[in-house]
Amino acid sequence: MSTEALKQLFAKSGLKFTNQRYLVYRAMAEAKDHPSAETVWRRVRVEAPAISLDTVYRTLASFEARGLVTRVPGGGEEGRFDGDVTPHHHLVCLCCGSIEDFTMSGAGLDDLPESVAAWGQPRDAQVLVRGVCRKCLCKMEPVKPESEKRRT
Amino acid sequence: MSTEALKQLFAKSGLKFTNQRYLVYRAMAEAKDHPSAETVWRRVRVEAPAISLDTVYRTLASFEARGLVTRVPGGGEEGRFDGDVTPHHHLVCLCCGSIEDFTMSGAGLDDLPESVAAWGQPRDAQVLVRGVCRKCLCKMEPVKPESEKRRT
DNA sequence: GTACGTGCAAATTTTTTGCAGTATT
DNA sequence: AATACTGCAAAAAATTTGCACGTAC
Repeated sequence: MSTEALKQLFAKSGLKFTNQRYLVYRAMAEAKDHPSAETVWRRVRVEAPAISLDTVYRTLASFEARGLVTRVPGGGEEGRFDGDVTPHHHLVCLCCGSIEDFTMSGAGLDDLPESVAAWGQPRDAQVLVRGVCRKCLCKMEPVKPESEKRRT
Repeated sequence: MSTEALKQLFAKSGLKFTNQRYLVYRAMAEAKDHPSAETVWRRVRVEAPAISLDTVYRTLASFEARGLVTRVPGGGEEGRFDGDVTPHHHLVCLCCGSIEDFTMSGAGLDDLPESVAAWGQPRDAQVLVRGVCRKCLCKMEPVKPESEKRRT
């Protein structure tokens, strides 16, 4: 997204264009790992060493309120954010905390049962899968005989 | 569940039977509102005023590790727990934080696409719907601001 | 120029931990 | 008796807030 287009987007959302917001937005758009606020902070600090963590928190919160980023549920302790606001689902590793995307049909906003309408007004729907990712499964393997171990 | 049966369950999970655990377990089994640790604490204190919040945290954590309770994702800040460990889905109100259950088919562990198997080993799968519950929608109705966002 | 945005530091909130005494098996 | 559990208080981690200055519009 060009700087100009981003300026437009911010203006449309009622946000002034600042370097901090620009950097946070770019970091989120490029990130594929659903970073925490602190992780975003570490990344943008490369280009703007003076940016404060508070600003990153505030920026992400205002982005979230305007639908420019999403908060990923199930990450546990730390808040994790997603720059991809198109509908998709998440795989959360209970071991290392990594979060990955996946897609499947039949579980979107339009596929919810009528009972949901009685509850209120849904804003988003997603499948959340918690488990252990392959990398962590491998790390736990060592209990197995080495004949089966295929490691570095 | 009888006290005896619960004793068995704890023993099977490698947990000693204590009054604190008994009370926390019962509170979770009876709760239908996915309480936070602090809420559970307030409830069990009625019967055991001396129980500490730390113990509730530790107890819920050990229950969770043994699959006796589940942590509900998407609640945001506070950790929320669910005494119902059978597969079901959740509706989370972004306004008041209330969490309700709902059921639907086609989004269980057995319905996941193959891509998930490549990721690792899923432990549970659920649909998470975030939105605004009816009670909060009502509260917001009267506050229909006449002023649209002022565009400069 | 005005209102919003930012950095700093301190405050809040939620959850975890060390330790010594207590209760369960 | 051995070991796990609990309460207390303090610590840690994550996020928010008040305030004065700076910057976009």
